[in-house]
Amino acid sequence: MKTEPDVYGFDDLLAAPKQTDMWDGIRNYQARNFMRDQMQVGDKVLFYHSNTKPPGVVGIAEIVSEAYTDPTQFDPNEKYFDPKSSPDKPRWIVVDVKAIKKFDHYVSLQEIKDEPKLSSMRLVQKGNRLSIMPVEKSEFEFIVKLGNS
DNA sequence: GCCAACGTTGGC
DNA sequence: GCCAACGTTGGC
Repeated sequence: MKTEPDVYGFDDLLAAPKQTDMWDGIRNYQARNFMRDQMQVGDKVLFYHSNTKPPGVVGIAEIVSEAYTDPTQFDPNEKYFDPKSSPDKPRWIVVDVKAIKKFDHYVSLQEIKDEPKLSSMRLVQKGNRLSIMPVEKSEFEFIVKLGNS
């Protein structure tokens, strides 16, 4: 899961009550579908910082809720307000995410790109802009290993 | 349904 | 700040 640390970073999640927060603001259908269809409670997540120098994986989080309606889509004062969504037919969902561990070693995007074993990750493929995407178990474990080294 | 124009993401 | 690579919008 990608986030801009200036907006909401791993430290913000660590500082949240129970190190848990709502992952709101997803406004891309593909990303939403991954969240809705692929995520399960207990799944581990690579927490990625984008639009920062350097971008990279900062730690691990965990999915702690089923998908539910994103409340920010109905609030006109919200940045994520969607006038085309309605409470009886909501478009957007959230999951709750809990911070598990900040890596000892920040795994930069460059390190990921430099590692042949990680070359098939969606993250490093051309044109990818999704803020939520699936990760293979082997890729996940490899990055965790880098992060703990 | 097509597609041009426009908006967004995000690395560099 | 630039720009590639999308995704979305809306006229037709």
